[in-house]
Amino acid sequence: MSDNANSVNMTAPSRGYHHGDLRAALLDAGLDLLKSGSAETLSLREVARRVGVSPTAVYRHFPDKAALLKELCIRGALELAQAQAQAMKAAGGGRKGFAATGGAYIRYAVANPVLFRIMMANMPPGGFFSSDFSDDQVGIQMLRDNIISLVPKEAGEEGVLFGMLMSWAQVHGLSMLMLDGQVPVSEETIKAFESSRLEFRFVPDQPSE
Amino acid sequence: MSDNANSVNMTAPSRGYHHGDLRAALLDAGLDLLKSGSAETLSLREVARRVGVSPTAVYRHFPDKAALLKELCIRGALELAQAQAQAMKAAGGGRKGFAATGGAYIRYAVANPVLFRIMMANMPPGGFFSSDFSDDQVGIQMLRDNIISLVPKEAGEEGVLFGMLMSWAQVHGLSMLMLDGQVPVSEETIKAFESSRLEFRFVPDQPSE
DNA sequence: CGCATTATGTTTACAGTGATAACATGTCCG
DNA sequence: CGGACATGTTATCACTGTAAACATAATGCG
Repeated sequence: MSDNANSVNMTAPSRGYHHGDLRAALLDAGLDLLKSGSAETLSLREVARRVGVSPTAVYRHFPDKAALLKELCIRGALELAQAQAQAMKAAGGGRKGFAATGGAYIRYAVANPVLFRIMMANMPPGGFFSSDFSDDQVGIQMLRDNIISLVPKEAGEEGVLFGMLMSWAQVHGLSMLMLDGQVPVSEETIKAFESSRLEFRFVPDQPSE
Repeated sequence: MSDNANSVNMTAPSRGYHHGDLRAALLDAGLDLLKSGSAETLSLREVARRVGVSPTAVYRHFPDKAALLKELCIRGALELAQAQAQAMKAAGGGRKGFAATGGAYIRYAVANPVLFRIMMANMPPGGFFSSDFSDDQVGIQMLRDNIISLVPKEAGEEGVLFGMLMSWAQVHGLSMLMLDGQVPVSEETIKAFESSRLEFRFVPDQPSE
């Protein structure tokens, strides 16, 4: 593009042809678009446009759209984990802290609907458990620690895993139902959730009632 | 889906135009495609191709793609409700029956991944609660009845609603996590869920621990 | 320093999509 | 019978992801 009227270069050393750090810029723009939530589907071309580069420039840095998306997922997951960690700290840890991480999860989801949905749908298999971003205190580890401290000791490792699964499913389900418009998004509901305690226990096979 | 395949409406209007009853055929093809799960995104053109009509013929029966999707959602929701009702009956009602409806929900989701995801994402606002398909015993009503019988009487209407929400969120979250590959799809896990009982209760605002 | 190699960005092109408009045809009803 | 209307088709457009060929900047080696 020779017409440089609308140079969107944010980085100072944006000498014409070579954009300082296109890869990072693309990721930023992508995340930004997903957060704006405007377009249900972010397109490579839109991202490129945003950065001020030709549509196919993206392919010098990402093999395809899925690859870009995958990285954005990880970014989102990190952000989410941060929000949870912060909520935990703000609530002073303990059981209340744990509930707060759940609330943070839901709030993050409804605050970033497009991102969150794409995030979950494009997370690499086993994503949250993967080591891609386990460098820091990340949601899953936090969840694990919390569950361990909440589940009766005799439940064993299996019980811990089941507890993690159920807790996660709980907040995730609530988040998705809100995102999908099946349940009204209401801070009140989130608060109610936070101050509710759920317990689950195996019940031996027995006649109902 | 059987009501229109072989037994043509005895009512006159199904006189052969060009395709007999394109609208129904399109819906069938659409549902079929979503169930095959092959293509992540079913396209109007593909549906049309499947039925053997020109791409734009669809627009004589649906204003746009979203409209087609919406109807497919409702079909899926009905199917899901049927599966749940059947599971309930098979389990002999009661608490076990209720758990079975949860299992049926999850199993339907993992058995129809594409359909289920699109179903939830495109369900009209408040979809499951809408009267669009409340003609029969549908999931939500069943859920409500079950919750009412399981929640302590003093919880009141609000407690019932909250219970419904939490139960739904639980199975929905588990389903989505499996669909998204965050949790391995395993019949064992589903069974474990079915034989677990979850309880939730409000805890008054109190110092943690 | 000069030049070849490589990294990066551009242009061009293609197949596929949802959608609109103009057209063609079949069906029905007065 | 003949027009009115419902249904299906043929262009056509704007948009998408992606590949191939090309152009330019940065880099390294003689």
